[in-house]
Amino acid sequence: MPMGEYQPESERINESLKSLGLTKYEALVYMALLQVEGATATEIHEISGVPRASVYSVIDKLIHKNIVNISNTTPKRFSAVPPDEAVRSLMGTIKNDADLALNVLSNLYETRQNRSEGRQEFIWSISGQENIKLKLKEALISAAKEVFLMSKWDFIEDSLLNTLYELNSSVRVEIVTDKWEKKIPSNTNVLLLKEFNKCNAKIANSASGVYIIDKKKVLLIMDSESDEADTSALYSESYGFVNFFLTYWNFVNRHLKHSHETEIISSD
Amino acid sequence: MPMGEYQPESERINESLKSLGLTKYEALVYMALLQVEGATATEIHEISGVPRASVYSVIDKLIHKNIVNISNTTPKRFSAVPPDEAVRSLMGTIKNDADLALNVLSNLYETRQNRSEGRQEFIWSISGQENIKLKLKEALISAAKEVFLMSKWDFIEDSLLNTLYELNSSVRVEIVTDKWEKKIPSNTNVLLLKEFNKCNAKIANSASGVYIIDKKKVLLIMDSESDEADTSALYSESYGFVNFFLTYWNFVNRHLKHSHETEIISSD
DNA sequence: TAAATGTTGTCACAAAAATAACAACACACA
DNA sequence: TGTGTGTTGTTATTTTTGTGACAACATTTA
Repeated sequence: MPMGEYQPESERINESLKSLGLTKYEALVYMALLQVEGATATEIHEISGVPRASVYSVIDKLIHKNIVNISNTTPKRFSAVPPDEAVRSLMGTIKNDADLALNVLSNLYETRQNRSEGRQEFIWSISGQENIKLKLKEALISAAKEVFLMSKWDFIEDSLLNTLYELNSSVRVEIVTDKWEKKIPSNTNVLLLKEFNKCNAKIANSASGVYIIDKKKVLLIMDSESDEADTSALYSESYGFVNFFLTYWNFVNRHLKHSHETEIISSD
Repeated sequence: MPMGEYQPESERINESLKSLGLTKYEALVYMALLQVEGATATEIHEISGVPRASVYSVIDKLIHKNIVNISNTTPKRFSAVPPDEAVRSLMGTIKNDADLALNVLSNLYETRQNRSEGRQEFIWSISGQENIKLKLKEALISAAKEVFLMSKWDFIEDSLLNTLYELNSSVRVEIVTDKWEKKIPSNTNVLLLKEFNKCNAKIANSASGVYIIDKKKVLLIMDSESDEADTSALYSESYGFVNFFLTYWNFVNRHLKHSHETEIISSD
């Protein structure tokens, strides 16, 4: 096959099936069988490009995975179970493994050595939107006294608001953002800074922001310059790190409160 | 490593994590990190047995999979995302791939070449409990006139009864089984054969049975002698196959109806 | 019928890719 | 200076992919 043979589609589907536990050949054979019902080994070979001699062993594996059936004729003929059933079946065994793994892993996790003393001196890089949101939620819920946060409204509304409503009402919350369109949670001050957008206007759906919990924990979320999906965050309880952001917060706050561009609203 | 090193547990968990997309090393390192929070590369190496030099590249992969975070200290320290989140995250990406795959596969399946003419001459081996039950249900639902079935009550109650209740009432159903404890579906005759158990008493929870649909399709379910889980079935629309079982059915039926051991009940 | 031809299922093993393991080295830090 | 870290590159080992040979049959042809 000369030329570029540009088959991003084919590549993608192969990748997908790989993560369902199929090898390249298994994927190709299964796809061939979907196209031609009751194909022989030779036909499968012709359609899929998998070497004829390899078809048999590959089929064996697929039969064990319960996504291919076999006839008793000569030549043997093979048929694929419908894709929805196949995917469901494969996902099922994966789910099983996941549950099994989760059991064992949870045990390990519970009996782990706690070095939380030292932990607080480190600055942790967290990657992955989901991870970051989870860490953020965890940190917010742990708040005892006060939370300072600075972030765009879109992100607050999307990922934060529910958590904020659920905070213990004894926790004072100070928020700096660009707009506010919902009910303001109890014990909360909101500083509306309309030019917020100008500061990081580049990215439409920015998740970036700073979160300071009880003057002890800081989570700093940063957009990646290139890839929107690849957000990263820093989390720390270290004195220096927290202190820097506290100072930063105070500075910004003082300026904003005296600016004409700023509007202050609160839950009272 | 001499000696047996008998670690079935460790093997199992490794297999499980493998189907979640982790390699052996990735699994080992992640498990080590669960045990010791904020471990260094060397500590990970000591706990997991993974060569120290490999730890770094393995960690990189785990970070990309969003199940490990990293500190900015020297030496670098690493921490694991809690197992429930990690498994959820891994399952999530797999689910994504599954959906993507299902899309493409469904397309292939819909545009497949239909060779249903020839298909009916084959006898298909179907493996996997789920597959078999699905095929059975499909066949039953397709019934237009009559269904003959012979199977143990446990299996009927467990996997068949709902389908039977939902059959079109114009379909006549004849059942041979060992007992009947629920309402009898409409247009149905049940032949109770109390010594049914003696015939295949070996297996407690037997799924084996014969199903004849419209005198055209036969599904024969067989228990595997050794492994209960590894049931297999034959399905065919071929004349010879169907005929054999029709004859068999008639023979058995005639005998049973005149036997003192048999009790006949019906929905009328 | 017998020889020639073609197809199927199986096996053994070669080639390539992915993982795993090791060795070497530059660098930091005490 | 010496110990331990982080990085790189090279070498096994394992898994997957690919090839060729072959016996068992079936089909054609003479």
